[in-house]
Amino acid sequence: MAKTYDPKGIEDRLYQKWLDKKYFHAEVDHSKTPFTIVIPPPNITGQLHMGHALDNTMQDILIRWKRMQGFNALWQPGTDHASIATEVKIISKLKEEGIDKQDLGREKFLERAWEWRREYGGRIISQLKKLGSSCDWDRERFTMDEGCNRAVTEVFVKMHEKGYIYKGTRIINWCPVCNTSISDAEVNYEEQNGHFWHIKYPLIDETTGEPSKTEFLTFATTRPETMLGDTAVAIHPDDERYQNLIGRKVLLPLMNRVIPIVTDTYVDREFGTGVVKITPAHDPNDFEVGKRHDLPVINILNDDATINENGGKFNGMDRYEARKAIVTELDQMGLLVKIEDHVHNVGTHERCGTTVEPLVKEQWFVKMDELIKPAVAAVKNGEIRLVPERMEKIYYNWTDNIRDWCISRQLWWGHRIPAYTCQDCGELMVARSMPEVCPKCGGRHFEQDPDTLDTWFSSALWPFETLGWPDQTEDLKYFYPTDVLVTGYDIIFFWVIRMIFSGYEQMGEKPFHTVLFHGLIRDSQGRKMSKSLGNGIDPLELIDTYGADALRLTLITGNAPGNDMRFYYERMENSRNFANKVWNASRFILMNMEQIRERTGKEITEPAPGDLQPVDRWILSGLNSLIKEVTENMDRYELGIAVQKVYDFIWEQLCDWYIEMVKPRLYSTGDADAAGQNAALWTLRTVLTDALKLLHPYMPFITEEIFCSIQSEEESIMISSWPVYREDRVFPEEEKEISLLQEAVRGIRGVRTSMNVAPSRKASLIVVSEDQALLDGFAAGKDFFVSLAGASDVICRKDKGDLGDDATSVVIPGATIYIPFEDLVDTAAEIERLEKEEKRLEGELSRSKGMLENERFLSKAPAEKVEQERAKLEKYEQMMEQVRARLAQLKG
RNA sequence: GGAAUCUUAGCUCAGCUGGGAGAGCACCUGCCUUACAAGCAGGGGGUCGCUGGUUCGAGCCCAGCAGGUUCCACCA
Repeated sequence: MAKTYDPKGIEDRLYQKWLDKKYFHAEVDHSKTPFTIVIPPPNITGQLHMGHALDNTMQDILIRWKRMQGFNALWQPGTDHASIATEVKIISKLKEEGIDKQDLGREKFLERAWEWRREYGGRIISQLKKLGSSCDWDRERFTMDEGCNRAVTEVFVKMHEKGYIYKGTRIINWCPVCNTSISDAEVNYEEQNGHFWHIKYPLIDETTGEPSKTEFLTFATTRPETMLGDTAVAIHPDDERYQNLIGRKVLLPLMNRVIPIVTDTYVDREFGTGVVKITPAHDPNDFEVGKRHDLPVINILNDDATINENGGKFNGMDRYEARKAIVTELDQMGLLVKIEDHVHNVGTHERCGTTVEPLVKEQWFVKMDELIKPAVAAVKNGEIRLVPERMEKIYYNWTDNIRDWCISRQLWWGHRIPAYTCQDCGELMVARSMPEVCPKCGGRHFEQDPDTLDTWFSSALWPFETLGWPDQTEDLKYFYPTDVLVTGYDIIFFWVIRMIFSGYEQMGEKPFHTVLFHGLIRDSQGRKMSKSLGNGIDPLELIDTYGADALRLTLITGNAPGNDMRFYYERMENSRNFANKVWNASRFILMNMEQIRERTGKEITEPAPGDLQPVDRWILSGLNSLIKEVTENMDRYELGIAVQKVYDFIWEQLCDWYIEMVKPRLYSTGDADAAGQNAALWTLRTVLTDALKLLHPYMPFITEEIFCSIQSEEESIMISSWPVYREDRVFPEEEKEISLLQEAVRGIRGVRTSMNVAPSRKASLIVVSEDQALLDGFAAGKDFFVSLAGASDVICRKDKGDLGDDATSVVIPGATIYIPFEDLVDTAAEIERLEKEEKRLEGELSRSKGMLENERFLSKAPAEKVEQERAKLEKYEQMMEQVRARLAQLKG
């Protein structure tokens, strides 16, 4: 075994072994309980980033853990066609070749897209494998494979039949660069510095019908170009300032259109001048006002956000050019009152950052009000649990304000909408396939709707479409509903909610019982990792340098569910160091097993209970508690806490204490020690094996590698069983005894350091106590003091005898340990040190006494706590007595 | 405008149902002790943002305040 752990080579070899052995594969098995996770399907355009690494590490931890617990664990993998993301990439690739999307045509474009998918779609999958993900790759799916296509069509048709899907002309968000409508969830609001243009429209003189030269109505706008589409001006019905204007009209300058003044309570009297221009075609609120007042809707924009023929002479201008030109003209006409600086939120497309334009178009929508009800109820009644709980607020915030979901996209890469128009009579039909005959006119020519569906429409079906739906497969019956969904809180609206209502609507049942959220990985300065900042860290590079196990450990430790975390290379180093620590502890055990085997010619066997020494029982007891705690933490999805406990146990209890304490036993060569050595090695192997099992979900590779060397008869840690808590491994006496020895060792080491005793200088220890059992324990633990505390000898006795000023001393509960350092002892320093200890104990005593003398504490605190406190008090009193006795001796 | 969340050691963060403040890194001292210098031993360092309240007892619960982050809505 190498002195330093090197993950290179090992990881790929073991992953291949797992694949070969089909450990990741799950089949329906009614003798076992299923545990299922569906992967959030990564985009085929994607490269593994830190978010994926975290997300998939968490899923792998849960899956490996449940698999070890005996569940039939299925981690269902797959990828997402990522409609718009992929289309954008392909367009830009075509551009490099000098090809325009429209010129290429739909069919050829789709060929290119599938080509892209073949070429790059598998990339992220191979990257997930590098991470150690134990997905059932035999079941890999794609949101645009045959089955998913059928599922999408089926859902569309069924929901259309039920009236949940409808086609309507409504105001939607339009991205002029991607040339498609987008849903509300795809719009990000960015604060931008803009202007507030105060403009006035002339009132129409009631008598002459001509625009007044003296009466104007002033308002402010942030988007002056939209005035081209104004069809009214609105005031609040109760606004006293404008009562005289009710029923009058104004002239829309530049367009020379006479438009009415309407009254609507939507207008905020306090804001601006209390007057709002109404552009129903380009503002969601105005659209509503327009509907209430039956105003015309004038669309002034082309799809590329240039002004269209409804914009008069501004026809053809870009929206921002037009804005400039319009302001200039208004100014020349004397209608521009003033320009103010104004900070406002501008809607941008989350994919490309372009400012979106709200505009009126005919699109397909999903009616949400009914569908959302079971999804809300499920979280309310606990059928679906969100971890951490606070995510529920974010969830309800969305569900309470739900709006219909615009699902049609003017894109080519995606599921084409199964709607067909009869070319003869214009009848629109939604069907599972292209109709043969028009039921209305008998026509035989149809055209399919050119639009595709929002990419999230298919992802919403992911938990059941991947298991075979719409067919009632055995897989579906057995594995659905799935168990836990692991994802980032940033896609609650896009994905989580939509899967939940889709599950209830299509399956009549929840898609999963728990959603485990994680946060974002940020850079060391707390910024989001992004391409534009160039601060992204490539997980593959980290795997290459530090190993997948180290990356996984780093991502999980010290992180609570749903919290963002910062990434530091130092933490990677620490994780790698831990891997190395585990490696070396194992190396130690293996080497010693080998040596003993060579010397005795015997294998390690389970020792008779009497052969186990106190320290063996101590570590077994510690391991036992660890098993219990770690399992409980994992049951609560506290993965960071769980792995931290394993880490501490291995490093501190196992390595720093147990291995060190057991060395003298292993190194002694007398024949009489054989049973003890067997006990030590058996204990080491048992403890290490179980600790490795607890660690395996977090660090699968190194644990497998060591497990197979240490448990040569077993095939893989992956399919070994998760350790369980055992009543017969609880040893409170030994825990107490060993912790007292540890306290003594720590005390002696501390004294030696403060006195600058060279490590090479050994000294005998005289342990003085009236407690015979304690003395026996120390006598038995003599070797520990020899190897751990620089002792040359340990003398245990009840009487202090003539130990004088030429010794230093350490006080532990129940005993005083004298160390004769003759020449080194500085009585004054010794007194000072003891007085410090006295002071510390005084503090403890007063705190403890204060509590125990408080009658309300005694009557109200749980009996257990009172008892604990009494024990502490007793201990401190005992120590105080010893310290004072020693002080008196030194001073007197 | 509404909401969530955070404020704990120099830095980054844990701290589970309230019961003697923790980790990693950094820093100081001493050690190549035959598993590991990616290590071992010892050490310094915190009024747990501020102010009140509840409680026998508050880092933890409640209220208010200050500062940071995020989400949602959006006022034209």
